[in-house]
Amino acid sequence: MEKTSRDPAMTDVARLAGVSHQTVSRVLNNHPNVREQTRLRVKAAIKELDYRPNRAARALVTGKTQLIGVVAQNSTLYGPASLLSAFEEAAGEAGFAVSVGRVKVLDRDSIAAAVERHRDQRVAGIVVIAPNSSAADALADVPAGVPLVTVDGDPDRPTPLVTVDQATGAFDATKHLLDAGHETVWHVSGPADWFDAAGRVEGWRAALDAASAEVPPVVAADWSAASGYRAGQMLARMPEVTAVFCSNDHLALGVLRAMSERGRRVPHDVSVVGFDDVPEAAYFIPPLTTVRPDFAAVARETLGLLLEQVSDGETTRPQRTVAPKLVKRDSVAPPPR
Amino acid sequence: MEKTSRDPAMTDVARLAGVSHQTVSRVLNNHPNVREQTRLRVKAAIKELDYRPNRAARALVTGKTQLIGVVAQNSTLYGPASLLSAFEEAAGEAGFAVSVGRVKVLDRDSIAAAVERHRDQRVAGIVVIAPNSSAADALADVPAGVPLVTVDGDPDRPTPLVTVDQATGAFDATKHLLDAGHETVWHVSGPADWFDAAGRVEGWRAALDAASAEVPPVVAADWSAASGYRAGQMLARMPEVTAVFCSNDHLALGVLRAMSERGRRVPHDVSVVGFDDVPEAAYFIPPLTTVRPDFAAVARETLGLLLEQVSDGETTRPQRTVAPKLVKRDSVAPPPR
DNA sequence: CGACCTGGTGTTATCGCTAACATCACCGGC
DNA sequence: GCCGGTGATGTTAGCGATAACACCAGGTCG
Repeated sequence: MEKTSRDPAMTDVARLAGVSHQTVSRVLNNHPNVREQTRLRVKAAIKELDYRPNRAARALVTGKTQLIGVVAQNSTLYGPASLLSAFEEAAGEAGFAVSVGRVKVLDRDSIAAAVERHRDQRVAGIVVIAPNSSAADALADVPAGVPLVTVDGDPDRPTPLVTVDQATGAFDATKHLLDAGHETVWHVSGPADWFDAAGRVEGWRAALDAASAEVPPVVAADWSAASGYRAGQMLARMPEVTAVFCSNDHLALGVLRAMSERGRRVPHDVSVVGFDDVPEAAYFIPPLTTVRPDFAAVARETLGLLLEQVSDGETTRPQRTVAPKLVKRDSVAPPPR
Repeated sequence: MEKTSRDPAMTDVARLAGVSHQTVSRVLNNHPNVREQTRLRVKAAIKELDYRPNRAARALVTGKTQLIGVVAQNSTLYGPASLLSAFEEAAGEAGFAVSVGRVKVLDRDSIAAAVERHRDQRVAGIVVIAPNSSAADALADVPAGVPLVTVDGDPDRPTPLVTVDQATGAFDATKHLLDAGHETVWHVSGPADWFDAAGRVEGWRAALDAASAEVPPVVAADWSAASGYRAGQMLARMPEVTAVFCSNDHLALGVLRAMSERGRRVPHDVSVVGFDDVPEAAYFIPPLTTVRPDFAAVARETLGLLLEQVSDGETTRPQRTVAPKLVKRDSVAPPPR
């Protein structure tokens, strides 16, 4: 009778292949000094036993894991969710597991706690999706020595960082509205402490300046359709408003509804542009012209930057940006005359 | 000179506290037979050194990890994304790390591969978000012995399963429309091979049957606003359609746009109900009446079921459902007369 | 009052791997 | 023809925890 068979270990493979366990280890780690014939015999034994190396044992002796920790907010905002999903996929393809530490709010304590949990697990590196300034502040507490990359974080901080090029996207969106003939473009902004929002404000303003257009006051909102609606109610009442650039698609949705309620037709009376290109943006009323960030590219850059740090300890070019793309649909037209 | 100081280990704590490493281990694991005074001394030493136990070492000797693997599709559909986020939070609170294995498509091979990757990591248990039948089939390949819970999976399979009670939610939504005075209710359904969609069809039909209302043909769509729009274009042309229950909010959004384009006003001419309660549903035109699932509850039940299996090997009540709730807004009114 | 339990602690073995060193056969060069 | 290098492999020693058992003091009980 067998005992309740435990998983095969390296020694089992070694016995079956007639070699020492060390040779098995060498085959597994692709060391050069193994005879081809031996290598094949070991591989056959591995297959026969369905052997899988014990990561805990390996981690114990090497002091390294194949785990990447991600700290993200517990939200279903489209941008962060897409980014996370793309990152998990990229990391998986590179042979890393991803452990996600969700955080309810992006304040200093929560982030610090999440980072600590990851350090407990001895992750190889940490990615923080830190889109606002409180999150960025929390990173000051992270001890050096842990490879760390920030996504959507503070561009003015020297830590390794990957972001979408918000300013360029916003510039293009605003310029597109100006090119259609609008005198100026109003802006409904995301929360002021989010870097994404700040970058978009900056790009919007740059486009207006470049065209010597008047710069109207920023209409502040959070990211929600609700706040977009409130902003829209105000803008709809002002006849001089003919073009609105919204910091994300959900805000744009709220603006569209407010315009519709007041009888101002989009795009005939008012043009609207969003940001993010959520999947349903093409089915808003009317289909929304918006700016699409390339989340997969952000994920790839992030992983690359992190692995560079893991292996080299240093990194060559610590900040990278990814250009977004304007997607033209039906919510932009020339102003009424 | 110190060497590049490695992390403190249990023996370092033991030395500082003047006990053996085994006593430190006992304190860490809350064994009863430790004198209070000793316990305090050890805790002080732990704190002083900022000691953190090495999970790899523990995993090696116990054969267990504190990791839960999740297999999920690489999509940003609101339901699955919310669920995943809620689960990560619940697991984190229970002291488990969550490793997410994203899969591009929910076919047999991809799911099997993701499950294998998790088994390589020696996860304590696996959660599969398996909302359609191809995913459910793939689970047949998973070797027994790995604690496994399915979410949104096949209700007819005897594996441990947690789902939202789709049928009840759909029943309530449909009944709400009938109670408003509509003769019957049309249904725009999600993909037929998704259990969520199937359950909603079932509940819709049950409500019609209970009211002896005529059962119109199901309008099949996928989950996208695009397909809802196409379905809506058809329905908008049929004057006898006065009430539509959509299998999710994005479908409803598409239907709203199609109705609007044809000049059929919601809710005056046509009433519409969705499912999911996405955050922006309250800002559709008009604000959408919909059904809200409790994702946090699903996450808690899932974790509970999984941990039950991990500790007992068996589980008492292998299937659990969570009741959703109807959220009334402005997209439902009595039919025009 | 000695046998026996029991609570508190230490000692030793072990988990499955990799690093470092040891070994051995074989090679070429002076 | 011996010496040192080199390629292929084996042996040994940990990594940092838990498990199992040993041990010892003190109290209980017949």
